[in-house]
Amino acid sequence: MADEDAALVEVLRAVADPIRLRIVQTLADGHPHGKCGTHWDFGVHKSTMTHHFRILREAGLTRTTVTGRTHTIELRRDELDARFPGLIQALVGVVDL
Amino acid sequence: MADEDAALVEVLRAVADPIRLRIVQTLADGHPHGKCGTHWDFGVHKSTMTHHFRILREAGLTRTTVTGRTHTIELRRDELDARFPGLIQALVGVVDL
DNA sequence: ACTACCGTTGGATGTTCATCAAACAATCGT
DNA sequence: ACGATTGTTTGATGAACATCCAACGGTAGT
Repeated sequence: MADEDAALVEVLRAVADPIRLRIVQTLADGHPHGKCGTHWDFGVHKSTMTHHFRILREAGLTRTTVTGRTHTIELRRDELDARFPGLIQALVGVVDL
Repeated sequence: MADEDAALVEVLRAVADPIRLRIVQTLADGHPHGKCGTHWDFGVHKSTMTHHFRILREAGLTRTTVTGRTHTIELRRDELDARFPGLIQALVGVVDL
């Protein structure tokens, strides 16, 4: 359980940033999204976005697939829900329809 | 909703630390706890604990009441559950009975 | 009143982090 | 093959952070 906590801390640290939180919230729709600059317009430099994507990937939050010159990012929803039940849901906010 | 997100980021940053996460998890039992050094034995200095308690309080996670020379800390469970439904529950871990 | 206890404050330090800038790498269209 | 597009890498920089230490301020006990 201490292991789980360490992993949880890493996930929380990854998500404890305005930009990265928004990325996760957007990715929570279940669909894969591109890393294209037009798509994620936060007024920060390209390399900064690369940095954020790296943090998210290394924390186990996302999976990146490369096709040609476009990289596609995707939330590992299943693994996350299994490991940290309710976390993503709580991060996305109340979507209750 | 952007305001909510900023507050959420602050809460997440507060909780994205091994020591502070453990504090919140312990406090999640609903009972108030003292700040006494014997109670929270993480091998760090007194003032470091003061620092962590301050972060938690300023993020709106805890409430501190002073009685005499002992300070008592308590999780603001109601406010947190109202504002960020499911978050604390997700942080504490799977309690599923 | 003096001492022990509980906790905070302020300063100092080393580390981590978010950001930018410039250079590089790979791929697509023509 | 050439230029444009998409991302990454590396280095630099300033801010934030976790930690310790010493000193301080109340409070309780005797």
